[in-house]
Order: sequence, then C-alpha cells, then structure tokens
Amino acid sequence: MFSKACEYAIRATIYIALQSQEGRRITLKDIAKEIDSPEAFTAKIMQQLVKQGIVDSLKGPTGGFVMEPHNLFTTKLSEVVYAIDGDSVFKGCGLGLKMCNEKKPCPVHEKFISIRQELKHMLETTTIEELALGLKQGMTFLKR
Amino acid sequence: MFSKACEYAIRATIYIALQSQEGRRITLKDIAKEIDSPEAFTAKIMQQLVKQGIVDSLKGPTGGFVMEPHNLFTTKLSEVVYAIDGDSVFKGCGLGLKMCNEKKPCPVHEKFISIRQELKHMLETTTIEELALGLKQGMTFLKR
DNA sequence: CTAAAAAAGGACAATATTGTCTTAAATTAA
DNA sequence: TTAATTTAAGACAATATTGTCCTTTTTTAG
Repeated sequence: MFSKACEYAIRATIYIALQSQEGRRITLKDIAKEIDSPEAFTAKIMQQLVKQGIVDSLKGPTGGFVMEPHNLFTTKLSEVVYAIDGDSVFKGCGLGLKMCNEKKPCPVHEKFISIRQELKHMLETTTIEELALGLKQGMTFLKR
Repeated sequence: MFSKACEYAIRATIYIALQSQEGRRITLKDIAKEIDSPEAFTAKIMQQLVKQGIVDSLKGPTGGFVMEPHNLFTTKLSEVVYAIDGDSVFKGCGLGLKMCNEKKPCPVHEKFISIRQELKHMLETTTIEELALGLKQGMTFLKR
C-alpha cells in the first residue's frame, strides 16, 4: 500500500504530533527509538517532511522536530502520504496501465474505483491529531 | 497496490482466459505483445502461474499457454494476486507493524479495516472469466 | 568564544524488484 | 529421425528502494 519510507513518515508524524501537543520538541534519535525505525533512514524522511512544511525542525542543542499548532490540527493523513509517496496511491491504474481511464479502462478499472475512493476519502478526512489522540490514550501503538 | 509482476500476471491471465474461451492456445510472445510487457520477465511470471495451477503450458510447436475450462470459470482475481504477491495485500499492517492486531492496533488499524475488507471481497468475488468478457466485448483494454 | 548537540546534506552500501540472456528440455511436423 | 518451435530454468544485469556513514551547518549553553 505505502512504501516503507511512507510508513515511517506516518508513524513519525503521529509521534511528533503527540509530543507537540504536550509542548515538547523531539529529537531524531527519540523518534527512531519510539517508532522503532532505522535512525539515518528516518533522518532522510524527516527532511522531506520538513521541506513539505508538515513538521518544523530546529538545529542545535534543545533542537529537534515539532509541529506548529496550526499544522497539528489541519494536517491530514493524505498530506503525509502525498509528501512521501506522491500521488501513486490516489491516481495510478490497478494494472499499471498509463492511459487507463473512463474512456479506455483496464479490466479492473470499475472494480477499483469505489475502493480507491474510500481510501482517498479516509486519508483526506483522517487528521494526524486524531491519530495522535488514540496514541495518547494508550489505545494505539507505533512499535512492533 | 500490486507489484509490477502481479500486474503483468493479472493482465496475462485475463488475456489467456479470453483466448482459451475461443479454444486457442497462446504463446509467450503473443502474450507479451498483447499486454505490452517485457517478454523474458513475463516468462518468469508465467512459470509461477503454471506452478500454481492457474494456467497450463505445453511445450513445442503448437504449444503455449491455456486455461482449462474448469479454471476458466472458477479462478478468482484473488488467486492470481495471491500466487504472485502472496498474502501481503490481504494481511499486513498499514504502517508496517509486525504485531498489529485488534488487541494492539496501530493508529490506522481501524481505519484500514473496511477498506481492506472491501478490497478482499472484491478480489475474491471477481472472476477472471468476468474480466475476460469485458475485454472480449471491447469494453476494456490491456495495453497502454 | 568555544564546545557540544542537533539537523542537513552528500556519498555510499545492501537488498529487493524488475528485467535480460543463454542453455536445456520437450514436443511437433515433415 | 531431425529440425524447428516453444516453455523451463538458471545465471546475470539494471534499477529502485531501503538503509548507513561521514562531514557540514546551525544553534545553544557555559
């Protein structure tokens, strides 16, 4: 469904969101530990999230990653996915055809439409804040 | 969603199904041409489909690939996907956690359940024969 | 001002996936 | 029986993805 990079990105963002809600800045090291991901690889992914404006970073001692209050409440799961995996999840043909569309559909085109729609809708209506809440309440987990 | 190999597998199977319905055996070369796929790579994929019993192969002149009438009507899309990509599409956690389940869910676990269910249901109820019919009627396409 | 801490960036390495090439085995038709 | 045709199989190559390491830049605290 998502690339490994994207999976890490989502997990990291949820964790940063949770910490930001508590007013805490969080280091790469802590992120990697908390979401059980390879640190250096996670660093690369964080750079993309920062460039996309989803999270902010600060260098130096006491530095780390943080989400602005505004981002915290408005960022949708879809934005994180898009930042890392692009539009492949939302667009692309189920059978890999480049020209697949209503006019010239692949054999599974119609079959995939509702599923893709539902997925798209879910990603676009789910907020990072909402996911962070479940984590805060101990109902969901980011490791193992 | 699916691997490239799986996309080719689905396209190839649909095309073989269509030809088998007409009583025709079809060569690798023709398959690759009709579904616009790399021939040698497609050969590897065909070997897997043969091993899984989804299609049959015959060597020598007049040889090629064919689907038995029985397979033609009973094979589900899910079986082709499973033969090539295994159960990753049906099982696996959306965020890549190994131990994600009802008891210890990842933050998107619940959100993904209905989507995965719908996808699973669609794959398990869609027959290859049905997809081949759309192709035969010129309503769907396997190239570009 | 300096040392330490942290992210940024670039080069590199490992692995997985996709794709190719060559030879072997089987089968058919002449 | 032989030559041609076709799939099977194995080794190899190219590319993409995942992951690591090292250096640079920025910032803070002392």
